[in-house]
Formats: sequence, C-alpha cells, structure tokens
Amino acid sequence: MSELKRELNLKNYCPLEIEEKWQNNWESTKAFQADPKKEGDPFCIVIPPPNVTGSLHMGHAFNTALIDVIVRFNRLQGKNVLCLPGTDHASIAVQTILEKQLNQEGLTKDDIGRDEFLKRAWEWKKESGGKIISQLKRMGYSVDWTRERFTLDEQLNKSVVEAFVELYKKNLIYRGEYLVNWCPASQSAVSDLEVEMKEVKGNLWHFKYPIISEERSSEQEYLEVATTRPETLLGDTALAVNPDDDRYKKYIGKKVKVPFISREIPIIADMHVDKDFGTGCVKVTPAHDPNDFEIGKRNNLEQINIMNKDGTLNQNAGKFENMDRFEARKKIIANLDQLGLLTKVEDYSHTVPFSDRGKVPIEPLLSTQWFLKMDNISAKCLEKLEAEEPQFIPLRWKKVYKDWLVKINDWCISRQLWWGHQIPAWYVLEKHETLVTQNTPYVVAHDEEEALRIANQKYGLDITLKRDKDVLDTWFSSGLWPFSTLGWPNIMDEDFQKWYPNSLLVTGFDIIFFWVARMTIMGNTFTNQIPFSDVYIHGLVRDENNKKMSKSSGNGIDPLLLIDRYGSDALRFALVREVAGAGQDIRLDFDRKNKTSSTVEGSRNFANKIWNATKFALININCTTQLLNKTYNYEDLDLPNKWILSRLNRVKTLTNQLLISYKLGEAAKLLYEFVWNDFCDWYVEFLKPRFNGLISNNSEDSEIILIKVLNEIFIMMNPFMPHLTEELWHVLSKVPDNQLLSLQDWPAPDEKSIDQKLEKSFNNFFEIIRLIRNLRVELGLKSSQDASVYLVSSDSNILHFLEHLVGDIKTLSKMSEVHLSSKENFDIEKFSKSFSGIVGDLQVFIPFEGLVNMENLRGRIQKDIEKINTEINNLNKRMANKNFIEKAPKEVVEESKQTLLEAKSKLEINTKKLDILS
RNA sequence: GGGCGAUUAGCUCAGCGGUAGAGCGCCUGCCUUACAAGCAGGAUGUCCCUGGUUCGAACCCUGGAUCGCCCA
Repeated sequence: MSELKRELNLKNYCPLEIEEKWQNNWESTKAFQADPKKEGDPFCIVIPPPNVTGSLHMGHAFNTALIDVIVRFNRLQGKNVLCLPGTDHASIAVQTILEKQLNQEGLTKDDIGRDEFLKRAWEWKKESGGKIISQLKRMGYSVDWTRERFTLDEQLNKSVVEAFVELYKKNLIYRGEYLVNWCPASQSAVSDLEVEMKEVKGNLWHFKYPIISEERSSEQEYLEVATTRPETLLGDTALAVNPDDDRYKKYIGKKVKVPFISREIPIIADMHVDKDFGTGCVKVTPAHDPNDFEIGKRNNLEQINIMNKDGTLNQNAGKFENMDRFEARKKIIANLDQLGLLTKVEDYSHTVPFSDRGKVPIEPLLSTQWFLKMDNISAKCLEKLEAEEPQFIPLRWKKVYKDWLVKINDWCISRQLWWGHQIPAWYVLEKHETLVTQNTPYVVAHDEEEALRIANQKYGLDITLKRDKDVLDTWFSSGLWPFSTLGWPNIMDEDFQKWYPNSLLVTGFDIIFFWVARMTIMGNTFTNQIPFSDVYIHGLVRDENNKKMSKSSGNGIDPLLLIDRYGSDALRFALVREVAGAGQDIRLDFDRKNKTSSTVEGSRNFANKIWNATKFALININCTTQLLNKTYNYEDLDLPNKWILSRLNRVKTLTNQLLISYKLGEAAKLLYEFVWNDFCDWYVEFLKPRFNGLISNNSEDSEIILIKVLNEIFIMMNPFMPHLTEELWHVLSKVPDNQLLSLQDWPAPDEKSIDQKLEKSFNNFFEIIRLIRNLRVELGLKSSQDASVYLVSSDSNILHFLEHLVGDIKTLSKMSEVHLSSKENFDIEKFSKSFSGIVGDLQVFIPFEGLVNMENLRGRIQKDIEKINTEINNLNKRMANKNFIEKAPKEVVEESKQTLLEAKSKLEINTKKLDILS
C-alpha cells in the first residue's frame, strides 16, 4: 500500500530517478550477461567500438538506440543474445591528442620516449574509456559488460599478431618503398581512405625551363610548364610531352636545366600527358606525385625526394633546405620571377588532398611501408556478395560496398606512430649493425623468441634483432573485431562457437569502406565466412540547420544534456522514431539558447502519458499478479474490451513484422499511435464509466483486460523505453525486483481476437462521437448543457451495434439523452429545428433550442457546401467516365458510388441547415 | 565526369497507384479526480517542374530544376 501511495503522490513522471535505479539493477545483477550454454537460437551483435578520444556524441547515442532496440527485441523473443561492448584505441587520433598535451608542457614525444609515452596513453585510455563506458550505461544499453573489450587488450593483441603473421605467410603482406599519403602533421603515412579531397582556390603557375642546346650560337629556347606545386621542381627528373604533340616533337630527347639546382633532365614522350591541359608540357617529379611516379616507372626515371617527414625541404633542395614547403613555394616563385622564368600566374581552383586527422594538405612521399594486397581477398568477398552475403539493409548500400571492393587498392597498413599494435616484424642485423635500411632482411613472427629462432635458422647465430618501430593502422584491428572479441584465433572458444558469425552489424554509412568492407575481407580471409549475415546501415545525426554534427564545427549536441533534461528513454525513443528505414540522415531539433529539443520533449511527453495511464489503473483497480494471471471468457466481454484486444493483437503482429524487418521507426510510430490514440484516448475513456458505475458490466473482466493490455504495452515498448517499462511493470503487478521485464518472453499475438469487422465498426463509432462533439461545438453548447441526440439509420446492424454503446455515447459526447431509430420510424418533419450530420449510413440529429449564433453558422455552412459541391463534381465526372466503370475494380467503383451518395446526402443536409437558419 | 539521395501543411518528416497524413507550431474552448508534459475542436497543401503510361499518378516511366552526400 505504501508503494501505491508513493506512486499516487508523484504528480509527474521523473525519468532520472527510475533510470538510475534500473541501470544499477541491471548492472549489479549482470542481467544481460550472455551464456553460450543457454537455450535459444544465437543472436549476436558486437557494437561499433567508440574511439577513446574523449566522450560520446549524438551519433553514438543514435547507433546505441537502434542497436539496443533490436537486441532487446531479440532477447524478448527468446533468442540467446550476446551484445558485446568495447572501445577502440584510435591510434592516430589519440596520439594527436597526447602530443598536443605534451606540446603544452613544452615537450615532444621523443623527449619522454616510447615507454613513457605509452604509459600516458594508457592513462588517457583509462580516463576517456571509462567516461565513454559510463555514458553508454546511461543510455540503458543492454550489453554484456562482463565481456567488454578494448582493441589493445591482450586477447585482441593476440588476434592482431596472428592475423598479421597469417597474412604474411600467405604472401599477402609486403614491405616496400612506394609513394604514400604522408601527413606532415602526424608525421605518419595514412591510407587512401583517410584522405579527404577539398576544393581549394589556388594558382596555376607557368614557368619555363631553359633547353640545353648543342649549338652555341643559336638563341636560347625554353619549355614552359604549368603547375600548382612549383616547389616540387626541385625534385624534377624529366619534362614530359605527348608523343603526338607537333609543338614539342622536335624537343624529345633533348635536355633542360632545372632552375636553382642546375640538374640536367631529359625531355621525354609519354602517352598520358594531356595535350590540352596547361601548356601541354609537364614536369615530372616521381617522388612527389602519384601520376609522375607512374611516368617515372614507365621511363626509368630517377626518384629524388626533396622533403623531410615534417614537411620541410631536405638537402636535395639546395638553398631551400630546411624551409617549410609552403614558405619554399613563395620563395621559389619570387626567385623564378627574378630570373625571368615565371611567365604567367593564373587563378585556379583545384582539389587538394587533406589529411582527415591532421587537417593539413597531404604530401605524396616516397617511403618504405607495409602493405596488404587486396585484390585477391576482396574478390572473394565479391563472390560472396553474389549470394547476398552480407545482406544490406537498405539494399542500396550494397552498391557502395561493392564498388569499393571492385576498385580496391592495396592497403598501406603501417603507421609511424607509437600508440597501437606494433608490427610483429624483426629486422635481422649483423652484430655491429644498428641501422635498418630498405634492404635489411626481416622475419615476421608471433613474438621475439620465435623471430630469433627463425632468424637463426636463416641467417646464422651471429645476428641481433630489432623490432619494426611502426604500428598498424587502427582499422587493421577493427577489421578483426567481430571475431577477435569472441576468442579468435582459438576457434574452439565457446563464444566463437556459439556466436560466430555475428547476426547483425549496425553502423553508419560513412564507414562502409573503412570498417564494414575491412571486416568482411578479414573475416572471410580468416574464417572463410562473412562475419555477419545482416548489415543495417543508418544515417548521420544532423543538427537543427541540417549540418553534420562534428567536433570541429562545434555543433555537436551532448547526449547527456538531453538525457539529464528528458531522460534516456525519451532520447532513445526520439532518435528511433525519426528513422525512416531508408538509412536516411535524421535531423535533431535543438534550441541552443534554451538547450531544449521539441523532438525529445515530445517523446518525454509520451513516456509521461504511459506513466499516467498506469497511474489510472493503479487508482481504479487493485492491481496484483493474481489479477494479471486471471482468465476471462472472450465471448462474455463487452464490445470495448473485445475491440482493445483486437487492436492490441493487431499492433503486436505488426510490431513483430516491422521489427523483424528492421523498420524501427515505423514500429515506434505504430506503438505511439496505439498507446496514445487507441488505448489512452478511447479505451481508458470507455473504462471510466464502467469503473465508477455509470455503465454496468462485469467490471472484473475490464480489470483483467486493462492490466493485461498495459502489461503487453510494457513489453512491446520495452525495447524502446526500457527503464520506464521496467519500472511500471514492477509497480503495476507488484513484481519483485529480482524478476525483470527485460528478460520476459514477448507473448505471441492472439490471432483469434483480431476482429476486422469490429474494428471497422468502432472506427465508425468514433466518427459518430466526433460528429456529435462537432455539432455541439457548432451549436455552441457548453459541456454542462443538456442535449439529446437522435441517431437514425436504415441499417439494422448499425443500430444493433450502437444499442450496446448507448451509455458510452452519452459519456463520450456528453449528451444527456441518446435515441436510436430506424429510418422508417423516424419522423424527420419533427426535427426541422435541429442540427444534423451524417456518418456512412447513419444520420445524426441534435435538436437545438438554446442560443445559437446564426450568422457564424451560416457562413460556415456555406463554405461546407462549396467543398461538397466540388467533391460531387469530381465524383460525377468519374462516374460518367465509361472507362472507369468498365475497367476499374468493382469494389473501387462501388466505393466511389457510395462516396457520391454520401456527399449528396451531406449536401442535402447542409442545404437544409441553411434553410433552418434563415 | 560517374553514382546515390532529397524536394509533400509554417517547421521536421511519413505515405509510394484508388477522395492528401502525423508530430511540433498556430487558432478556439476547457485545470472534466490518469495526465495542462493534458483534453476537446479548428485552420492550412499548384504533393519541385515537364511530358508520358493508366479509367485513375504525390506514388510508375521520359526529360529537366534545385539542394545535399559519396567516388574520381
């Protein structure tokens, strides 16, 4: 009783209190701990591990909400569910953060050394990772915290090493000197995917190279080129022209002199030079441009590197040595001008590669890196895709995934960083050697011991080993996530046996290349299986101005801010409800000044609605588990009870179908409508007069139905609003805290109680109620004013149906008297002074005797008549169309006919109204 | 240059062959013992344009416009 009182005294729904309570309960009881030995079909999702770079943003909240709805739904369906959480070490991002911190202390990473640096990194991980985990917990995420993983955990590290060694053994990993995307800010190579092309307003500089002539006397000739990066001229090793270009044919084979460094370089012919771009003559810098690199290879050109790793020029740059690349550019232009070699400067918009992380222009740089050969292993994924492995939802993202697999390049997997998985390769040096060069032999092994054994066998005992300093691209370990987290490479691990392949991956479209494709490639290579059967792709969360939320533009919305204000259930429901199912972006409404969101507020109001509906039950009936378990005889139920059961079971069936096919937003909207409109607006209103004795019925039946329907609402809503429903389930039926709604069974829909005809009759009934309320308003009747209504129909079925609901008509439409009459018994003459309307085959009359504002009324009716007239015109046209009558389906023709008849009656009634009023 | 998506009420978006919908906002009236975080009622649309298919198009097909994203 005391608990009941507490609930009654609570005026409003206070989410924070109950959310904390249940989060603690779920965690302390390990409610969502998975057990491979448990019964039920396996269902497994590994969550996309957030980077330990600070805190969660709205995108994570969105992803979390979607995953948790699916996971909780499957758990309620009796599946053996594992939802595995974790975080990602995010090599380059975290290292950038730490180096910034060091900078502020006036230190560099080399000052403190690798060990100390890693110590700091782990401290950072502990702090940021902890924060992220606590944020995920506040979302009510039903993951198995006992299986939480981090990509640098010992077990995952083992997976990474095994994967690397295996790939190496299969000859899929190679090391070599190639042109890579160099990020001077982080001083590391990055992969093609981490490069963002940006349109930049720059210049096209034209300048000329003096041609070296054998004949002393002749006039000096020049060749002119146009370039956006003039500083690279210092690394030029040729000029190239198209072999078919008549302007330049005569120069092929001659030489020019590179300004400032006086190197003599040949003029060569190459098919790939575009005659029409710029001057038709290009400078070739094989060590600093991907196209030139290819030309260089075709023509056996020297590769001269002019740049240091930090973006300054090196000793090959002559007098420009140690100058920053952009500073050097300015100087070189000025100098060329002085020498009279600069011929033209054009404004020019072009795309420049930028480093995603470093936010500076990428420098193509020749360096020794590790690569993963992709063509073969991606081709195998393409084969699987033919059989819809994996299945993409929505389907259109399949194309994006496929395109990437088709035109894939080898993947540069080494990073010149410290934070990450150090590459398991050891260079073999002679005892006195210390320097590793491009040609130093190496061995790849699981550990140093094994490496030494291999090296000794191959190179003798008189050697030392030096481990490669570099770490692997973070996405290398992310690619293993679906199985490294389940114990791989130990394929006998119970988790791996039970839950691999995973059932589903849920992620944003922006990382299909980065992550999804790499997981399928890795998974297929190591387990010969695509790591998940379904991939559900969702969009991004955009801000109130339709801008993508990001840290750099500072328009992110902190999910915790909204959770504190509206509750986690409200935020979850708001995010899920916005999803269209097409993987579209969602826009989250947010008022930055007041820190409010009407979208989330609407969901909070919905939660409050459910809260209050439950309160209604608690006040009116003695809710107990016994009551919940009581049975009823369906045939004895009165119409509203039969109706709500029909609606409930229909909604349950639909919700099931929608959730199985990943239509989460549709399911959320359906439940919202059912709970608010059907249950609260109508069913609860039907119950009120039954509970307070105005309408007599077997009220225990109503009590049983009420508590059962509420319970099923809790279960259906549980995946969306887990805290609220968990709380109300316990409060309503006095369930002890050691049982959990989240672990109950989703009851199968009772198909027998779905009654289409009954639902149709009720829809008609609601129309009648609305019409009466409407007429009351039209007549200006106060709610306390007594009035009578006459319902007239020629259809005895309708009259018979309404007979059962006369009491309800009175209470719902506030009429003091309700009279039913067949059309033939109704003397319409006596009702000339009444307002009337029509619903289907039923006419409604309210005789008015009180005050009525005639003027307003006449205007309004006039307007109605116009509207009806156009409707009748349209329908008449249609009915006069021979083609329509002949070709359209019968029921459509019949329906139109019916509509026309109704419209005509409406017209008649309204015309009559005008008569009455004049 | 190639591909994808969007364009429907003031705003955010559903609907995807059979008489235009929801939430928020707006207007009117209500603190009616579940709920003012609410109840009842109301107003509002060349469904981007253009042809075509069809008895019938917001929906399917042609062509185009505008905005956004991805790839080169």
